[in-house]
Amino acid sequence: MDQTGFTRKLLQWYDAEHRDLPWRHEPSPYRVWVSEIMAQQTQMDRVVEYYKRWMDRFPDVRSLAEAHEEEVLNLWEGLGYYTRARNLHRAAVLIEEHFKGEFPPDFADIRSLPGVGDYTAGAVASIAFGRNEPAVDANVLRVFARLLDMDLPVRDRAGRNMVEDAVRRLIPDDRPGDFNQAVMEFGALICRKNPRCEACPVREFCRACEMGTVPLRPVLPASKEVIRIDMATGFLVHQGRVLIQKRKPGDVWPGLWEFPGGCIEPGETPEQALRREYLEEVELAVEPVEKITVVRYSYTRYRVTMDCFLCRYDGEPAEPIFHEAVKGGFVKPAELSDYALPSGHRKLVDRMLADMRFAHLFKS
DNA sequence: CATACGTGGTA
DNA sequence: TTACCAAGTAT
Repeated sequence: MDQTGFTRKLLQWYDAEHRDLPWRHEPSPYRVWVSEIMAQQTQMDRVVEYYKRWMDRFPDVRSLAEAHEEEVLNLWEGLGYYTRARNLHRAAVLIEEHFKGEFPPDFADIRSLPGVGDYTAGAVASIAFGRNEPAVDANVLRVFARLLDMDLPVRDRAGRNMVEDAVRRLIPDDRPGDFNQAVMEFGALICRKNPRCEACPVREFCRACEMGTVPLRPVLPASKEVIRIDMATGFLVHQGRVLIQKRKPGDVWPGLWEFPGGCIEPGETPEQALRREYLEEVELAVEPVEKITVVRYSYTRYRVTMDCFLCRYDGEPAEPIFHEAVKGGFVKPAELSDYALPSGHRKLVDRMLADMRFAHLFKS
């Protein structure tokens, strides 16, 4: 491949066409780092609003290091992969302690931070510090699978190595960060899953285009099985407050809050499952009095259908005893925005807020 | 090397 | 409606 020709044309395209993203304005190491963590497995357009809110609240390493994890998770709510937020917080504390609050400029030190892998370390080192390091993400793999017409699975080790080698040969010493971003931007805007080859600025370098194999590239792994789950959850209201609990470390959504509930076992009705789950999780006898809504949501490889009920105590009110949570308690419905909820439970709250049947519950 | 980890957009 | 998957990392 004509190295200088390709690199020059790609950078030319990037200079003219790149998106105006907030972290590209004052690209301090902290800002680049946060944007890269937020961007992991997340589309850039979705990152922007979270990024702005984050920078308003945590403008630098120190403010993040001094924050409580609860607030960090609350700002992250809805972005998913919450370990990223926890690691960002941990890393900020670590930078304060071990690097005197100064973001480390060397690849190895960046790579050592929790939540930073090969991709992110390369991205931050090249974009924020001008280091000549590759940053190989899904865009780069897809782009080079087509440029090189790779017939091996590009996500496997051998495929990654081939792409990384190609990037190392092409990345220019004077603009490594822009080159890495250019390949990714190109992958996001032009060389997408459904590529816009008619608008491609580097078509002359594309072996797949030449061979007519673009639709076959990249070679992807077999898709994984999707698992369907039926669940029930209950909104237990007592004296104007609702019961929530905080999920345990090691569970899905560790540290996030939810309403008690769980999977509907074979042969159970949603109502039966809900009574059982309340007994098992918080030792409370409850009665579902009204179906609120059915929420559908998905996480990782699960597709969940969740029947949601308004509940009251079945008999005398009692104190919950939490078996499946680190803690919990009754809170005012209006204060639910202060807690980070998984998307399914947040959808439930949002629908209740919009439903006149339950308006009286949200008056404070 | 395989799997878990979230979510919403898109075709 | 379903399947795919996006600026990946940790275990």
